[in-house]
Amino acid sequence: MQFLRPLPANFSVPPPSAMAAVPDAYVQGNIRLTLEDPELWKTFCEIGTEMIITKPGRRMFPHCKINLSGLIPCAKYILLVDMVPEDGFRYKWNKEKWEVAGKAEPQPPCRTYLHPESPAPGSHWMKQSISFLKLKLTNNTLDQHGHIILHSMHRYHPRFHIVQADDLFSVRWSVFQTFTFPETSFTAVTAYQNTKITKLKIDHNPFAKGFRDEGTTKKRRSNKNPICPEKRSRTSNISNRDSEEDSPPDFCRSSYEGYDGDGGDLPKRKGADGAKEQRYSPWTSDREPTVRTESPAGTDPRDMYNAEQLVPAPASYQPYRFHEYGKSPSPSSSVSSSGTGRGSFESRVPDVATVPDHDPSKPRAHEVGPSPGGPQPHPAPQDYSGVLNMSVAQAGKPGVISHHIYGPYAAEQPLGQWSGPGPAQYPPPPHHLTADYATQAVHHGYHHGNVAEWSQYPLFSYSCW
DNA sequence: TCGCCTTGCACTTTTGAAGCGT
DNA sequence: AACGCTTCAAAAGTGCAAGGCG
Repeated sequence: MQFLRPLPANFSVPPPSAMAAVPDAYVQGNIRLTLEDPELWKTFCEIGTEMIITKPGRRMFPHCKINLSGLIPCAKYILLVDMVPEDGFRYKWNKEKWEVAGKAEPQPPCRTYLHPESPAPGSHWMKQSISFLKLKLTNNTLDQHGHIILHSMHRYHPRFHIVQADDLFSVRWSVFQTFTFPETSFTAVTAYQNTKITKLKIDHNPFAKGFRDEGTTKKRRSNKNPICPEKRSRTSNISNRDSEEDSPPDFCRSSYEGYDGDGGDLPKRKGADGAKEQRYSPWTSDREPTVRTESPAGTDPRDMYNAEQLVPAPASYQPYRFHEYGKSPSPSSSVSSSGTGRGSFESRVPDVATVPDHDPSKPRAHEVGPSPGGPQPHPAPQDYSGVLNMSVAQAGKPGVISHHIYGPYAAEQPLGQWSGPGPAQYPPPPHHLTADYATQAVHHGYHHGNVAEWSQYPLFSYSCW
């Protein structure tokens, strides 16, 4: 994996060596995370990955499987995955392509999937690939099983968090790094829209073998319950869609047409990243035009470095969180001058299981936002009830800088947007993340409430095991 | 009417208990 | 009794199709 989400041009990802050089025992700048089966992911991505979400929960396919290296063998780590909205829009499948169908709905309760083997020594994580096979997605906002809740017809991408911590409770004080892979972005749906995706799923998912052409299922089905012409209308539509899709190799590109009216921003960006566009789906290519970078190691393009992850919420995001937290006791009422908002949400760390999504509209504003120049439309306030902001920043180290950018909730946001005025619904915080953010990070532990304080909140209450 | 969602179906793979032999 | 292998049934995971709902 090579991609670091929205990495501002003025920020460069320090090479592993540089990170490792940071004189801090907690720094783990050498961690490398690689996505397994990237080709399969890319195949899906190029078409426009769709993931079914159901009330009882549906697994992902392809499922997230990664390889880790660079961990301290004897140190324990916790692996987490959450889903981040790609943008602040809702989509619809229209005439063989995805189009913006309005603003995104308020985010459902954010949840994080904790890898069942967590915590485990670095040696354990590195000796074999790590699968998140059992991670399930649901559209049931009242889900009681800990599945990750998503909205249908919205786009998301998984984020992998690696936290060095001996146990779940120490996560809060740990450094954690976040990784994302552009090719893993997907559109959550309750039924497949793009038949190409359906075919791919059937061809690659063993559980769907029964639907493969060479199988007998179809015949059986047709014999058992022949579909009358009228009833086949839907099927026909699907088929038509498929046939139509086949023609444009630049499917992804065409799928952006929906944006033209809103903010023809995409085309511009595309122009700037033509090469990427060709390789990735519209979603991916447009979303991460410039951030996609080769692994510093330069050996495997799939490798992504991640940056020392400090997990601060984006400046614009903090106020919102702050507001949310204000409703409940906040252990960390004392806040540093530069970390008012941050301190507030850090107090919620105990909700580590529930991870707030980054502010959808901010990060990608320049990418697909209808109003590139001004505040991006925002979905209604979201339930960012939890955060993974338990990392400790490394003052003065390269990672600290990227830290702004890679914060779990700022991941998608270009630095430039951070300093801009926040969306109306998310007024700018008293203090935007600034150069002294590192200081905030350093104060991270300082602001944490004690365990007793935050333990009032369920730890990983929503995680899947 | 349309788009999206839910549900039941038939199918497959996975999982774990039971049975058997060594 | 312990261990390993095989078998089988239940559970879980798929996409399809029909119908419901707003």
